[in-house]
Amino acid sequence: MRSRTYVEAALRRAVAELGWTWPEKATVEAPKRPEHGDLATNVALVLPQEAGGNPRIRAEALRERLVADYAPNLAAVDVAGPGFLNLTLSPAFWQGTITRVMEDPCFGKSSLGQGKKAQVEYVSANPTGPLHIGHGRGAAVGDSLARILRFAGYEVHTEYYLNDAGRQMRLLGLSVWVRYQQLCGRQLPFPEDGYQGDYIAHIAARIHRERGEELLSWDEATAQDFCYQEGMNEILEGIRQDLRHFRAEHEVWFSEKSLVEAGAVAATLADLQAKGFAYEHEGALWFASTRFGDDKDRVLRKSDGSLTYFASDIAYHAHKIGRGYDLMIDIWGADHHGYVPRMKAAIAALGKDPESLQIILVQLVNLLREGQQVAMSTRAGTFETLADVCAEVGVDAARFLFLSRKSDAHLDFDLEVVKRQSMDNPVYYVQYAHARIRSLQRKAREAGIGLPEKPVPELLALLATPEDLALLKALDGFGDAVELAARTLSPHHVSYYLMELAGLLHRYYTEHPVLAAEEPALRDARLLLLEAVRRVLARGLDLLGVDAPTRM
RNA sequence: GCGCAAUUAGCUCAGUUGGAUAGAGCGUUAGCCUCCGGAGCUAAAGGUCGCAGGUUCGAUUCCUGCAUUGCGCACCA
Repeated sequence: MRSRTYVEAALRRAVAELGWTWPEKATVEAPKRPEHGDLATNVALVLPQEAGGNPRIRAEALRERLVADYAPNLAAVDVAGPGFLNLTLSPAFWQGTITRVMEDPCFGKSSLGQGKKAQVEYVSANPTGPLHIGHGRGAAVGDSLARILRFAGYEVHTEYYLNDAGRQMRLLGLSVWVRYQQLCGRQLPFPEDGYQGDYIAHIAARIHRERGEELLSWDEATAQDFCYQEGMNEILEGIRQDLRHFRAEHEVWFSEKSLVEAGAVAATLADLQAKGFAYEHEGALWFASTRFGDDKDRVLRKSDGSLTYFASDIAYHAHKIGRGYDLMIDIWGADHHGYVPRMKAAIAALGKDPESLQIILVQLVNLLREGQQVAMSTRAGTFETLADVCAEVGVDAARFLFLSRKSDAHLDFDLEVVKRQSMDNPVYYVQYAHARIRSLQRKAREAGIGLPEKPVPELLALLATPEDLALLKALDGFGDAVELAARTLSPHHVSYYLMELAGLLHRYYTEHPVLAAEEPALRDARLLLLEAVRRVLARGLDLLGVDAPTRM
């Protein structure tokens, strides 16, 4: 059991024994200052007045209980300030962390999401062109979040919502079709709002290569539809490849078109109308989102009879609800934040708690090179696509950078800095810690030194320097870090945790020789400690989708 | 004009949802290579947490107002 859980259980028991009830506002947390002990609680401060006495007197009563009941694991219990209780755990408790890491293959896993189903929908970019760097950030956040939630006990599914119906898609078909005709020698103006990218021309050229001028003899609609299909398939294949390479693979690719063709959109609109949440006005069908806190009502079906994207988005989310998710997470570009209230309104109108939909807004990525902004034109060839950026800086560095900031904060992505292998770029710092341990273990093996069979207490008791205890406490905190990341849907907490653990490891490494330790027993104890650190580093990096290298 | 977010060290950013004397990295300065990987380590300097009020035992954190910046405000996607 990790320290926080252990101490909270002890406190709860003491509170109950004194005839009080545990207040919701009570917290148990690691204080900032080490002289305030390993864990501190405000429970005596937040107990209701009826408990009697003042906070300091209540704290004193709790202290006596704790000292009586938990003597061997508690080294000290102090009442401080207005009534804080500061608890210090004994070295033996911390040393036990190694046993917990070594014997539990899922060390740090939490039961936060036990029995709950969650879905993470991310990227979901329209297949009208290759993924760019901003999509990469969404991909890193979505994929890592899925890993973290899974580790926090949720049953998680990942999904890509494919907008393969509607205007953008027709425009893609048209763009390819016009390029194709130009290749055939027809003088045609390029549509004003068409897609300009080189990849459109490539697709047209491939069709021209494979089919010659055959399409010219087809009727316009068939040819354009063919161009659309070919174009989308090729672009989609590229997107799939980019995501696979980026280690962000979706389990389900959900087609908007399939939703429309199955009549799900019409059914959802009818449902909303039946509930009185949708109404006709000036020839259009409106959703009464103002009834759920939105600024204004929103159009579902335009007066020309066509559906808005919002209509199919609602139907899509109705479909998600139907699949029984307790938690639905959508990852959107921050420029869509104005869309959040209406989507939440839709969830409420569908009869589901709007809190079950969590929308993570991922801010824009500012791509730089040596501090200079890289032009984000739609032209290929500049370093703007996700694939190009990964080719230049590597997947690990890109992912770690994306995951070391809050999602909802602008991010400067300086290609030169991300390539630099220094503390500017902490991915190497963390990976180096892992590689260092591996290297040490290789050396040990070469010298015929193996890891001890079992982490027995007599061995672990040798780990008693401040550096030992700092590492042990950090290992103990892994579960808290993961739980925090899961609860706040913020993978960056895992990154920060790993940087801290790596820092402690590097310090330990320079401070305490392992293979050259004074005694074999001490050497063995340190080997155990480092292996425990290595496992946690590897697990943490895995939650970010970053490699834990054996050598660098 | 309305809405959403951001504002913390010279720079880039954390800050566990209200806790005690504010945290990292970079940069700067001063140190550490007979030693398991120096892609590393130690130490110092650096702060009115944008400003002003409020809520309470206690505020960087919550509320209100203001300022600056970014982004949204379609029968577009």
